[in-house]
Amino acid sequence: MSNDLACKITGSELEIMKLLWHAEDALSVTEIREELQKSKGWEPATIKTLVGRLVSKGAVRQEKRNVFYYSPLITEKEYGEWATEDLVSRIYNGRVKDLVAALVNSDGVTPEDLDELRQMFKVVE
Amino acid sequence: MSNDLACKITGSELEIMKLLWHAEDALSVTEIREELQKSKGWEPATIKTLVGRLVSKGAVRQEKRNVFYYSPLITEKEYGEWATEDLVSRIYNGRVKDLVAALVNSDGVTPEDLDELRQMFKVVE
DNA sequence: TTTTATAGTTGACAATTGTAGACTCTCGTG
DNA sequence: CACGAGAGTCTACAATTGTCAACTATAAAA
Repeated sequence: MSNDLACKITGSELEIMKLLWHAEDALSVTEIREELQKSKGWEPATIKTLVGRLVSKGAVRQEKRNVFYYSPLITEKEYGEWATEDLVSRIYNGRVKDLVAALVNSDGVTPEDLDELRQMFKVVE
Repeated sequence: MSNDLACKITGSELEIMKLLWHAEDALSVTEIREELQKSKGWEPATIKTLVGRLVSKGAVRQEKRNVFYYSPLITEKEYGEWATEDLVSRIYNGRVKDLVAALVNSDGVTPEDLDELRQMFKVVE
């Protein structure tokens, strides 16, 4: 509803993006494959399809060196913000406060998490 | 990755759920239709399909009165928490703090939102 | 009671997503 | 230079999702 620059990235594609986001430099398919074949049990073909789709939708740049190398065109931060705003608008009707409230009450949130959050907001006097 | 009780609700289905969540009582298809036909431009058939799918997946109860009436089996709160935890785990690798940090930096968040958040956390001394 | 509206059900169809095989091209190695 | 591994491209196919039409059953109205 809000954004279109940060195109939609699907669950499987996100795994590729995470890899690229955390890489120092662009990665070749070989490097991506080595990582995800083990951790996800994906066939090389699957990985190639996903990388291709990400290139098509403009989320990843394909750069010819010898073999192609891939690097993200949208940053993790951008995507995170987009996904978060999307959640806020879809589920919480745009009320940021409601999201945080849900977070605070959530089972998945530890007391340590809460402490960190208090820290974050304490600074501001 | 985390939950299976709060089954997945798709974008279109969510519109139905929101209606049910905010209704005083169970709603008939007529009532749902009257609302969404205008606001979403959906054909009655579409609405009936979506309601049916929600019943199938156990998100909504079908209760026979004269015609069937529908009410949510999972609460807005439950679903919101599930969706939020899902976001935290998928995008922020489980780090709640990172989600809130993204929120604070996000363009979509107004200074008023931030004030509210500070309020929320100020209480706790 | 006959009619009419529409709820409930079934089936449909296109787009997206998850997953992967097959074929071709090319770089590095023997 | 010939060959093999694997990159890049194309095609595929089932499941899910967004939309909806058509058929059947039934309640309310005439």
